[in-house]
Amino acid sequence: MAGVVESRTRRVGRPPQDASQRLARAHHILDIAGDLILRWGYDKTTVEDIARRAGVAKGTIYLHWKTREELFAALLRRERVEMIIEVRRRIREGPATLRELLRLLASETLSRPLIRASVLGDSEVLGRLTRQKRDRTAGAELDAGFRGYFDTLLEHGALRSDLSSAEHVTTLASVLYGFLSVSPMMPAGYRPADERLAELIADTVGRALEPGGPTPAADARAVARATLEYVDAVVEAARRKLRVSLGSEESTP
Amino acid sequence: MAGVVESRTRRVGRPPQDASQRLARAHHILDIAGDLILRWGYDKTTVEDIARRAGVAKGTIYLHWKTREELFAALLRRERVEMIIEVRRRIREGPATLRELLRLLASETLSRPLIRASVLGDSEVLGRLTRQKRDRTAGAELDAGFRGYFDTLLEHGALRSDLSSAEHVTTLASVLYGFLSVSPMMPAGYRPADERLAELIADTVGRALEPGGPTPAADARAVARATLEYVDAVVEAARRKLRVSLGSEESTP
DNA sequence: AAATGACCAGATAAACCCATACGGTCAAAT
DNA sequence: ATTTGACCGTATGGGTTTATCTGGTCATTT
Repeated sequence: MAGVVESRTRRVGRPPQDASQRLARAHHILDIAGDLILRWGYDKTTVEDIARRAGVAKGTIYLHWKTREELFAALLRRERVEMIIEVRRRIREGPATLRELLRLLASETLSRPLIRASVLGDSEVLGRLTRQKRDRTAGAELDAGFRGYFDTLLEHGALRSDLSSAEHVTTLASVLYGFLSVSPMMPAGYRPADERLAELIADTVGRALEPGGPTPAADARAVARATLEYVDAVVEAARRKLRVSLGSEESTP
Repeated sequence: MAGVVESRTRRVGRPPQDASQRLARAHHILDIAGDLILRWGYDKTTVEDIARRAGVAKGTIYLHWKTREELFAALLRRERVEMIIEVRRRIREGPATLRELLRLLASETLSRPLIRASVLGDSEVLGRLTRQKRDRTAGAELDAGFRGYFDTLLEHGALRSDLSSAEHVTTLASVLYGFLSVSPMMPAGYRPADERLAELIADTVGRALEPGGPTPAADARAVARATLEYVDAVVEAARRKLRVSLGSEESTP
């Protein structure tokens, strides 16, 4: 019966209450949860499954998160942090433009099933989570500094001035969402590879939102700085949310 | 109980078997069906409801269509015909370009709830119809001449030659689908009006697919002619399908 | 010949029950 | 102090029965 425990936490009773051990265990649990949700979907993944496979008791999971939902929230947040950190890493390898930022965001989204499912509201994976929240998630999420970033782009001529701010946002969201949604529905022969798809997305948004003329070098530098700063801010915000999600007890009142 | 009959078909028994009367009745039934499906959705709209409101007996409906599903197919096809005819009418008022064709398609789609629901696979309206077909619908539908039309555009420099045909199609479909899907999810303040949305769609696709330079007048004329011909062909194809859907008995074997 | 509406069988929904599974708790173990 | 897993109440899904509905037919009416 009692399954073979994997690596850590073999001893029962009172192992170290070491903070870093604790964090490692949380991550281990999330690893397992991520595996299971991708294999079986949210609805069919039970807390006990996760506990058993992670080699901990069910109660232990509740030492980390108050509810099952919070566990999955933490999982998604961790995934988001990893993604945006990877975006930050890669954007330093090339020009820090809106186009490039979008290409990387698309590329990283495409390679992360959980993020993709979350963006698309894939009920196959997210089960009943689909019919909840979902409204502010995409909207309010990026608003931390997003507005300011776009304003900066506008000031430096990196965005068409004949479109309203709402139109910029609508276009960006629509193109991204559209490509992500449509490409899996295309007949196999018509479906571009993921990396190519990311290029198409970035190119389409770039052509739609950028003004025609050449960009003065000074503006280009300012845009690059703003882009890097914005990515940093997003990383930081995502990390803050994740940190709360990983420390069982809620923030100090 | 027995509702007041509306206009036609008051007498019972054996009214004229006039072909045009017959067609008018079919259209009247479809009018009613369209009303009901929009109000209650496909699942909850029954044949008897339609019959009662249309002022005919249920059996009469089966004199026109073999099954309930065929009735709704006819409804959608009629809607599609009306739409594309309206597009054809409007495109004669301005330049017959890909951009303009797209703007009109988007505009007419946005103003037709049934078409919109069909394109988006809205299960609120289409009910269990959503979980069927749906694959070839969008794809194979336009293929009558669509490939040829795009080839012509390419020949006359109206499409970027550095994108593959699959990429042209993917981009077009993604942008259209994306805007149609995303705009209803946007917070009210961010949602552009329908006409503006159609412009954004056309503009985004145009910028994504058209090459930069100016178009020689000869090419522009060729493109206009091809566009009008393509629209005519689509109208004709849609009409042919509708005609079959409206004449109760199936095509001669 | 054309239209009708009562009629039928099968689909669908409602009501119900039951066994199990599940999220979450907590006294006990260490 | 920390972890455990038996335990609890409820949610959930399966199974069954019953009742209603609904797509489709066809003998009858005009």
